[in-house]
Amino acid sequence: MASDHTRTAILSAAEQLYADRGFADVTLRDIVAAADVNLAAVNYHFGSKDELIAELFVTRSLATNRERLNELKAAEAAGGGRANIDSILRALVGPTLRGCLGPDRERSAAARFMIRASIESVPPIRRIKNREIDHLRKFAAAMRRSLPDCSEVELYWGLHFALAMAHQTIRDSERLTKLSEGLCDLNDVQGIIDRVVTVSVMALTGGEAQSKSPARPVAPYGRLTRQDL
Amino acid sequence: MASDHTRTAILSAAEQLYADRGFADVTLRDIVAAADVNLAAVNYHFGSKDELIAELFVTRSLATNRERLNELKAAEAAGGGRANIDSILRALVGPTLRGCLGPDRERSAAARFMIRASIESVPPIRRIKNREIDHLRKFAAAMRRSLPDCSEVELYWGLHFALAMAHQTIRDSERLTKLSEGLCDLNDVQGIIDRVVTVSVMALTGGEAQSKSPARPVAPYGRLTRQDL
DNA sequence: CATAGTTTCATACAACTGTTTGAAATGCAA
DNA sequence: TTGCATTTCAAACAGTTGTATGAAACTATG
Repeated sequence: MASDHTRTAILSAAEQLYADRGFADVTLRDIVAAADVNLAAVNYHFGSKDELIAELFVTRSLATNRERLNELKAAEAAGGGRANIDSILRALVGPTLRGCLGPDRERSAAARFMIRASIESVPPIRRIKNREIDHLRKFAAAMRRSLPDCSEVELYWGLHFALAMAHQTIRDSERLTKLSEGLCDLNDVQGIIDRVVTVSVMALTGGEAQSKSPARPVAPYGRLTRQDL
Repeated sequence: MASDHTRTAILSAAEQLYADRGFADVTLRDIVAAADVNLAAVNYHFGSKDELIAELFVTRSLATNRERLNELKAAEAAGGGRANIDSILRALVGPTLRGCLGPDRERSAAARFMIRASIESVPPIRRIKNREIDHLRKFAAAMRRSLPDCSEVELYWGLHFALAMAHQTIRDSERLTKLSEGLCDLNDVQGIIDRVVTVSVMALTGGEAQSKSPARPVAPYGRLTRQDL
């Protein structure tokens, strides 16, 4: 095996290109040109283009999920087994947002690739993606423990909206910048995370609990959310 | 010109296919097969594949914007020139949500096509899409009139989050259904609109004003939103 | 009917796609 | 060094893509 220089060069070139231009208009020839390797190397090392994409996705997917779960566990440990809803949501959206936005965008290809993958539904990824449901279920369970009086339906909608705001902010950051003429600062990642989490918490608790700062947890339970809607 | 049966057959077949399968893996041959016309008809009637896509997008874009603006104007007229924030947001997200979700999903290809177009950034569409900014600015202006004490930044973030929740709900309705095991009812379009609007209003007003029903407007102004975040 | 203009059609084209091939180069153990 | 396995390479492959062509079919006007 020697050094898998070629392998890793292909992987990182592919990730970069897919992240920047999407799956549709990136060819194997683009990838090998960027990686400065021979065209046949892709099939030699990965078997096929689809397997290359799958490997890329699986690797990053596991890493993101691990990062999220680490934050979740840390939060639950700090809360004596029951994390507050604020920190749960922060663990959910933080890793991806930090990876994609902010001034240190150079190493963000990984996160941007994952966003692409979550949008453009290319066959090799579609087959793998069902596992994400199980991953999200862990967060749903943590949220349930954190907000025992919150109805199941509200819980899932809150989770859904949190991800929606986080992902769309990454995906369409350009539009928001243009629309607000630069007013909305997309380099302030922490501010964005705070914003997404705050709104999500309001969605979950019906606006009664407001978490203004990450340091100030909302009351972990007792918030009735049967707000009729 | 006779009857542009062929033209319209191509347009609607293309829209349907693009909406269902995305731009990446739909070929002209797929389209003409679905439309039951000759392959050369596309280039004869539209000039090129890109021009076909562009025409599709422009047509639908204008229609959606018109629908939104009609609702907005109706709301402003009803409010004596200043609509409440609730109905503004409803005009913004309602048309697309109603078009994409719900039980009458058969004629939803138009709206689903627009969602695709807003995600998969294919060249002919990218060139046109800048106009949408101007369209959204009208909603930003209406929101500003409705919430004069709301800071500009909060306003844009609120607008952004509203669109984020609406679009992601359409885009990833399948995941939400699976995750919630059917608990979240995606056929209840009105309920979804209420939900998105309510959360957006909370995001804009800091959770003080809660709009539970479309009939009950929130106070049009006087809500300070400098909530530090 | 005849004719001019429009529209359809089968077919071909050139460009590009992912993949394969077999030989050349390389690395490493004996 | 020799010998063997791994890795790289240029070239070619078969399939698909969007587009172009020129003849045929159609439509409507005179």
